[in-house]
Amino acid sequence: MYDAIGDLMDPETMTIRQMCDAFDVTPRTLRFYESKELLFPIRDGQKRLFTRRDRARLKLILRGKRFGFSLEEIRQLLELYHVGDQQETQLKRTLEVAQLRLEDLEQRREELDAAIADMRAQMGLVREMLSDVAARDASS
Amino acid sequence: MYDAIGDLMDPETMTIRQMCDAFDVTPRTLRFYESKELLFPIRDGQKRLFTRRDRARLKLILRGKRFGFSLEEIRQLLELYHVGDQQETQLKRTLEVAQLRLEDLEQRREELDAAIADMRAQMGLVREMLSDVAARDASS
DNA sequence: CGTTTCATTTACGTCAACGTAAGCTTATCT
DNA sequence: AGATAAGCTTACGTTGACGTAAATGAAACG
Repeated sequence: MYDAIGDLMDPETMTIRQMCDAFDVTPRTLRFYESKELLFPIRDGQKRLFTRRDRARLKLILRGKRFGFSLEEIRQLLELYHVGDQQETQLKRTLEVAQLRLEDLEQRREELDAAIADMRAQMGLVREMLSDVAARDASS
Repeated sequence: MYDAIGDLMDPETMTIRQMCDAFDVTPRTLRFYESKELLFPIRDGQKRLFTRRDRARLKLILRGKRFGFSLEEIRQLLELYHVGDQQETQLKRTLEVAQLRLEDLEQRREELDAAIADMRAQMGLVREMLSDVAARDASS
């Protein structure tokens, strides 16, 4: 029996292949992330079933990778997103770590802005050279 | 003879050790970057002398690394900053590549903003939990 | 002049992040 | 039932980005 909503749209769980298609990664990568405790798929016999939580985490993992974080850094960062009913001291600690992470991200944004500005300036120079070349060609 | 300006402030060239101190990298790293054609120090006999150009490039290299670019990607990016007196078609090509790079950077900026927003939201949740815990403790 | 100091080359080692191949179950198709 | 597909485990291989050690040379110091 075919169930478009349950099977395709937003299934409770997804097989490893569905995950690979959805996130453009290989099975090896997902198993590797599980072995590193970044993902925690449940099991149906032998087979892995990835939950919404796994998908949310994978999204953050891939985002973190694009920013050049190591998997270990990402793992620690993911812990900040997994706050159960913890002790007050633990929650405060989490908040402190999150604050540091946030400052790190904001620092990166500044650098990124600088990089963008530099790139724009450089492109301006190249455009100047281009118009110079055009002027030279026109007068020859 | 000691010359503070020539030796320390902004010397024409710097030794490998001066570079290491200035940029917090190891000699191995600088030699490695040279072998990968990211830097082109001149030679005084055997010894490498790093020019202003090398320093500018190293700055860009380290920045690129913080954004998770591979050295090969960085090398290609650096080529955009080395525009000699080239042909018009070559300059246009450079500009096109730079444009793509720029769009990539701007895309990353958006993702980074999203990450920062997510982190802030998450911290808000943790703060809520903290105040809940405080309220519970106060009423017990 | 001997000895640290700084630098060089050559080469093997390492660690993260997967790739890839072999061999084995389990489910599905015909 | 036999074959095909999807998934699993185990384990060795690979690539990028350096680390680290050994042997050598030139320069500066006391």
